[in-house]
Amino acid sequence: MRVEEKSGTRARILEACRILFNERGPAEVTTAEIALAVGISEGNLHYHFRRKAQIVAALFDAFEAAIAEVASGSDANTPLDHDLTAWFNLMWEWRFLYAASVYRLSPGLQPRLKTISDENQARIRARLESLRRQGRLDASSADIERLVVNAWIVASYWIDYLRTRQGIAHVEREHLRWGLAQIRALFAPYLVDNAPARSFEPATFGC
Amino acid sequence: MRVEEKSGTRARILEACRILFNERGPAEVTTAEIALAVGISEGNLHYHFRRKAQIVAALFDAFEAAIAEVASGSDANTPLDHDLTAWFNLMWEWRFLYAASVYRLSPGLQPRLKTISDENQARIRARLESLRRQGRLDASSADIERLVVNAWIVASYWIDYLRTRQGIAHVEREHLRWGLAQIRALFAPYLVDNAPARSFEPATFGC
DNA sequence: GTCTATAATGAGATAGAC
DNA sequence: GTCTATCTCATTATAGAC
Repeated sequence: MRVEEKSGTRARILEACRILFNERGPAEVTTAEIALAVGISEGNLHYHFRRKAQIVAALFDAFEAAIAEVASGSDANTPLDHDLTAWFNLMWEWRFLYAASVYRLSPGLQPRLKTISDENQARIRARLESLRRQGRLDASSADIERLVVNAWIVASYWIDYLRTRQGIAHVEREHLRWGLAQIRALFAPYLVDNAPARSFEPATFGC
Repeated sequence: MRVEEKSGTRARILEACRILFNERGPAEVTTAEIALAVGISEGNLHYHFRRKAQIVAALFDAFEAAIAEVASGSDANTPLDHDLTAWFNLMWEWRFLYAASVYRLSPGLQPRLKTISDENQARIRARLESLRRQGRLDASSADIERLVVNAWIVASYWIDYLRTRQGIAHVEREHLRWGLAQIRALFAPYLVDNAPARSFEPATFGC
């Protein structure tokens, strides 16, 4: 196992970018700013990543890996809310990847985002169909289809909504609670459980 | 009544920009491109609008005026679906104003967008509360609150969703039908009516 | 691997002639 | 009002020394 980089500069660049991009989006962050944040020169930055789009691509790789990990940690027995919380925490860390502007900068990533979206929607759909068969969800397949898509839309865009429509300049981690509540509200009317609070209870935000 | 401009160039610029911006967003459209589309020189474009942000601001004025017009054409007796359709048609014509990037270019417009959002959400909320009092809607005030926000989010972002998550490169006017159906699905479970199709029926998309 | 210095882009903005 | 030509500026990209 060879040590390929002594300094770990590459990793530091990526982590700095993840944070900066989450704050303002890749298009709004200049390479000069990135270099400054990492504490290296622009020339050195260019040595590690020839183009800004390459940084975004590398971050997207990490995003996909993180998704695979969360997905592997959940099955049909995992409580719905535990799942939801895990996904929301993940999304939070990579929220910059949910903005359309990213995919104008790096069009090649768009099919991969679509794949992620397709696979996870399928996962949720299967989960809901299963609940339906258990009699815990009162919804037709058509209802479920619309529901999954609406949940996906709200989950993808609630941060932008808070920023532009509620005037919250800096959406913070605490707002996750708000976002989760919006998602829960989508499912609530279909839940048969007379104790819906049961399936959707104590959300803890780790890390 | 003085004739202030013979040629109507200003109006042509605005209309060309509305269309171009709807396709790709103001940040992606260069001034050179605008001038070309209108069939004038960049210098002349600059004579009419010194900065691109001024074009966006002028378009926002027109947007506000259009909203006021639609709002004035609806009251508590207007069928819900007629209202929804009118709003969707309006949104479609000004859809570029629903992207966050616009408000990075022209931050001054953001409070005005918030006002629009606040006022119209209040309108919808009042409408739903009224339905509830009539016994036609089975939802608590808290439900209504969540519902209105979710509807607003879906209405604001469904186009971007279709583009980036469904891979539909060119979202067309026909997709309005799809968007409307998603919104209806949000309200459906709360409607008491045994004929919910009634309140939400024939949607015609006028030009 | 890292730096300094410089080139190459591309966009918006502007001056001045017609 | 409209054009052509030019300027400024921010940003990305690159070369070459250490």
